[in-house]
Amino acid sequence: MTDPTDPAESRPRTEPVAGRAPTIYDVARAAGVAPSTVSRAFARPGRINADTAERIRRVASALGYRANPSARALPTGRTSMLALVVADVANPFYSDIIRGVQVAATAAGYTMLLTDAEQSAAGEREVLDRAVSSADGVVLATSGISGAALRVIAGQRPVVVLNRAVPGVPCVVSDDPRGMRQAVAHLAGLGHRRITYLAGPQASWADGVRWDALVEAVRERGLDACRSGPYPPTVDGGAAAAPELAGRPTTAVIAYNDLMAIGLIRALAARGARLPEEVSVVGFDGILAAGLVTPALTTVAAPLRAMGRTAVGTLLDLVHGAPPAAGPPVRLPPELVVRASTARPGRSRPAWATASVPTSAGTG
Amino acid sequence: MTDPTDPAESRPRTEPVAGRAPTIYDVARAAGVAPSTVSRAFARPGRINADTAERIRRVASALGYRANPSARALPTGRTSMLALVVADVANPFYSDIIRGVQVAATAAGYTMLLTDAEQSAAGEREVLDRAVSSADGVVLATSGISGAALRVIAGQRPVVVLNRAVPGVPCVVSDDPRGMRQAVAHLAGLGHRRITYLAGPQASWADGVRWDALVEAVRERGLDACRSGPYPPTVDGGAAAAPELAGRPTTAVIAYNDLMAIGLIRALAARGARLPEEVSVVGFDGILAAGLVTPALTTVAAPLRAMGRTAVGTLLDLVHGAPPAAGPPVRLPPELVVRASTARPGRSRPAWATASVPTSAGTG
DNA sequence: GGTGCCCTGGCAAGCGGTTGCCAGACGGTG
DNA sequence: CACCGTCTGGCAACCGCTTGCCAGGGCACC
Repeated sequence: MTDPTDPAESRPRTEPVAGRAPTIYDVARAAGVAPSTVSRAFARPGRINADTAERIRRVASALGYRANPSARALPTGRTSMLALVVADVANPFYSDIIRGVQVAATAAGYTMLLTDAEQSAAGEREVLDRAVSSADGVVLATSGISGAALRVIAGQRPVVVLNRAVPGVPCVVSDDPRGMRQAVAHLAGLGHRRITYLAGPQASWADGVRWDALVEAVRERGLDACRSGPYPPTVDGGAAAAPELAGRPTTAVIAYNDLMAIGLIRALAARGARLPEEVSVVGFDGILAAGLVTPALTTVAAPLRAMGRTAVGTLLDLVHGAPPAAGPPVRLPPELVVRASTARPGRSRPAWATASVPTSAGTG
Repeated sequence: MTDPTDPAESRPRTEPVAGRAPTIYDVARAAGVAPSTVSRAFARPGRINADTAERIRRVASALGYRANPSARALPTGRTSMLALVVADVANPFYSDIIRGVQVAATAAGYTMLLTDAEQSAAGEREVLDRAVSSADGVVLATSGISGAALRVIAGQRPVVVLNRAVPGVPCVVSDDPRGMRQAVAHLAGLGHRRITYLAGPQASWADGVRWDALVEAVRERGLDACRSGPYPPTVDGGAAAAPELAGRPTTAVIAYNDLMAIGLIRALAARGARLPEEVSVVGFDGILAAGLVTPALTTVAAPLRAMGRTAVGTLLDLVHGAPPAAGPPVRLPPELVVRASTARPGRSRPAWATASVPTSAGTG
């Protein structure tokens, strides 16, 4: 095939694998010990004489031996795999969570299994089950999953829920009330008196938390809050809110998430609004794109990687037999990232609010 | 705990699991058949009498039986898992690839294992090995992986390489030359005569392909091409190119990827350039953020999901014993998405090119 | 010198499925 | 009625690794 003298092609294995992958039996035979000794040489460091272990290890690597994960999982019941279930793999919100989970899992010697929960309505249950049943534990980062499905999963494996508080299940969430207070403080400091919340899906746990937190934060400072929506938690959803917002006496909008905030910004700009002079917009989550749009979005950045990391840590404690510890959710502090989408409010009723777009009388 | 009369809480299982998860032995006993019959009832549809199979299935579901994946994998050697190895999970470029692979894998009854290849320089080999050895096949979507590592992996599992052409290994790539021709045609149509390529990492296979394709496409039309870089394939990398580009007589830039294009756009705008009147910018890849920046980025969108899907299809053929078919890579057509970042070139030397920024005489 | 403990390594019984082979039942043929 | 093929279901031998238990050797201590 290739030039046999090519140094890059020289076999790294002294003993070419004959047929199938070598097993502990092959190693045992080659090293002149029993298979159980080989097994222990890898699994129980101190259990075997150091010299013997070293010899075995050498022989094993010469043979190119790799433990068969399935065979190891069978007697022990541990697969060294963690399942991460997200609502939508392609949603940028999950990118950093995936990253955090991945890094933490790897560091702990686990492999990550990734599953989309809502991609296929039909086989979802089935898919989930398969992923879950081959993992030692599950990190659930999906708002849409039903309580029933969650209970089923929690019944078979250690589970940590990310980004939602579920009673009786360990949870890791961003401290949204805190983030909201920061956002409101920021807007108040700029001089805004009335803040509109651009609501996401009502089914979302975080949506309720954020709205409540806004109401509370606004009350503390004697400001006003009002709510618009719900809209889909997407760019288009945010854009769809522009006409309705135009009819409202508000100078500042806090959106359910960055995607909506971005959609809103773009739609307002398209209507001729000057941003951020006429409207300040704040997002939630801190996705990559938030820093790239114009004006760059001020956002309450959730500590996504830390959340992933923490979730894995908690999960591994559970896997290793820690008590379920059904306390309150672990709250990680978000960080308000101030960018260009927020500024002092303009004096007068902005032009865009009454622009030529034929807006129907605001619904909702 | 909860109200026992709550219908949602009624036990779905007639036989509560006693201790551990039920096995085929439990099902066999309950159904009055042999374990092998239970196994066949699930694995060999026609092999068992239809009535018997139905009864077994009923009993199994009543018991809440789920096959143990490890136990199944041990004798068959098939884990029903596919590994996807990417360079950086959080890079938006991979989002849609992950999505495509995930969907295709799920549809085929496989579970997806996700691994970051370059996150940890140290244990990388180890991590990779573990992921790979518990999957039936591997989709490699990482430009940085060494040829040696690739060969090692290819030696143990069916492998499909995504987004790079490697001789002797089945590959799925975007048809960059075609995309480049479209981009050049678009720019030429707008009246641009000289196109600058903003180069990404030299180690990247795609970078070479894109540059060569640009040279070729430009030659066909009698235009000029020049090259700037290399720069890191990131937003900052693209931004870093702005000063150098300012010194060049070019009205159009095609960047190695969208992130760089976005960085460039932002940096140029920050220097006071009016876009797209003064410079047209085209990206590659078609990531989400490309459509969100201002001006929205014209880009050669790779068919990322289709690539993921195709890679999985090819891989599964291999897994199911198809011949390696070491032909040329499968090329999937990208699509030029025309947005606002490209326009007719301005008449005169743009102001920003000689702006107040103290540019050193262009290097490279 | 005897006793008991520790260290080391081997034996063998699983873990939960899969599957080749066999045997009994049954029905159709000659 | 004997014979044979097909259909069903059971038996048992794996797949590769883990681990409880045991045994022999070496050593220390009494």
